[in-house]
Amino acid sequence: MANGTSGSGSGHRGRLPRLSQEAIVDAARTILEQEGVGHLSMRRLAKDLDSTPMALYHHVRNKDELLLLLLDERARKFTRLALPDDPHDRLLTAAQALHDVLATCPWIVEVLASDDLMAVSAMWIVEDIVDAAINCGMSPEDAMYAYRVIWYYTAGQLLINFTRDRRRAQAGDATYRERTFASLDAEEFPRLVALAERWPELDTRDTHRKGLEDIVTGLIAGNAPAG
Amino acid sequence: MANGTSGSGSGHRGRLPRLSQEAIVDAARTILEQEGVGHLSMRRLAKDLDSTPMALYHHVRNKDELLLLLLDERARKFTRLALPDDPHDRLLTAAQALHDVLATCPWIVEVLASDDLMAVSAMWIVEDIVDAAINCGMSPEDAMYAYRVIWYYTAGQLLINFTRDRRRAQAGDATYRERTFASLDAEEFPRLVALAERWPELDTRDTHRKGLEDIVTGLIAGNAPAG
DNA sequence: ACCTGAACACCGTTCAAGT
DNA sequence: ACCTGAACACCGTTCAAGT
Repeated sequence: MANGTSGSGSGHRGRLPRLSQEAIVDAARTILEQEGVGHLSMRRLAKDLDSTPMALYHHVRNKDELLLLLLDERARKFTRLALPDDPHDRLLTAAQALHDVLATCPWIVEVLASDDLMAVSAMWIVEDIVDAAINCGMSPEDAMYAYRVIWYYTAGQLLINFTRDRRRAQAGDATYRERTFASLDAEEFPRLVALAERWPELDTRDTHRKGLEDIVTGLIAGNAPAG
Repeated sequence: MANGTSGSGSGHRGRLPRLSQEAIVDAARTILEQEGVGHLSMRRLAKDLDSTPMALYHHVRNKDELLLLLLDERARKFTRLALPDDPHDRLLTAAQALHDVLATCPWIVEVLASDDLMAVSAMWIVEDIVDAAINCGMSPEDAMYAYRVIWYYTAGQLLINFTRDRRRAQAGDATYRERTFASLDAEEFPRLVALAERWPELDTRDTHRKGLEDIVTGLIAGNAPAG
């Protein structure tokens, strides 16, 4: 009764809301999955929803908030796993989860670039990593620092590999990297020229875990007193 | 005489070239240094040069090539340093050089995202890192992998810190990270809540070298047989 | 409250001309 | 060869109205 309806019986003053935050996020996810982040724009989204660009701004603050909502939705789908007891393995497994959640969304690069932490629903990953680091014998400050090292490595790996994939998908010609390698002088760059053919075949996604393993080993060696 | 001048004595057929690749790169660098990469556009560049957007395309292939030219110019200014003899220190110093060259240009983020290697004039950095890793006892393949781990860490650190700085410069209000931290539940996230105040004061730029040290230690432990 | 149309202030790039 | 003007196909966001 406090909400003063106007006698029409519909229960609200204005017109029936056609749009909702949920509908906008759904439409955005569809574009992301089918066409990539390059095709996601407020105007395109409005078109898909048979609406106007401005109508969207009644439901999301701006485009950044929309991307954050999408990341949040994704992170909510990952359930928090039980971590192993061994300190080293525990930190490694927690760090791997960070990568695994983000690796499912190539559009993450744009969000990575927009803030240095994650959506609220992914915060358990950060908590797990910091906790696992403390469990290794690190001080809280060193654990925070260990998280940052892991985060930078993961963000860099995602940035570079997703961007490469995107480039490859749209440009058929040789990448700049390939052109660069072809022009190298064997006298000046003996190591790189010797590795030139093998360079591309090393798939970085397979080696991500090995990198994490070595980083975790180094972090524990450098920051946890005993073992 | 082969160049068939047309009697006017000026030595070329068309009008005097007003623009040059060098002049374009110079103007771009000025915008980059004084206003940031967000203000660099082909149209803005044309305006600064009292020209038209299209005139630029006679001197650079596109905007990506322009950014690459800028990175190349920057890398050329760094002279290749003598590296220490100790294998661990050698790899660390070579890896530090990668960071130091890139850290001088905040606009690098856009270039990072556009390819997974560097401008030709920065290739000595990659050569040095791979060579230092082999010098630690790694196989060429493992050295290539070690370079990648170092590169991902460095790229991620630059991406996240430069982006944060940019955000802070333009938006006076609390960042998303600060808002996220403020909303955390102490029961669910004990580690993060305990670290909440100390989180921002840890300057990541100071800790980059320590991170490299630990990563190098881990890489050597995991990939070089003896010591 | 929710939505629209028009506008502001931009982008990178291409095409067809001009000298 | 070098440059221009106009156009194509877009952006995110704001303002002032409409129902």
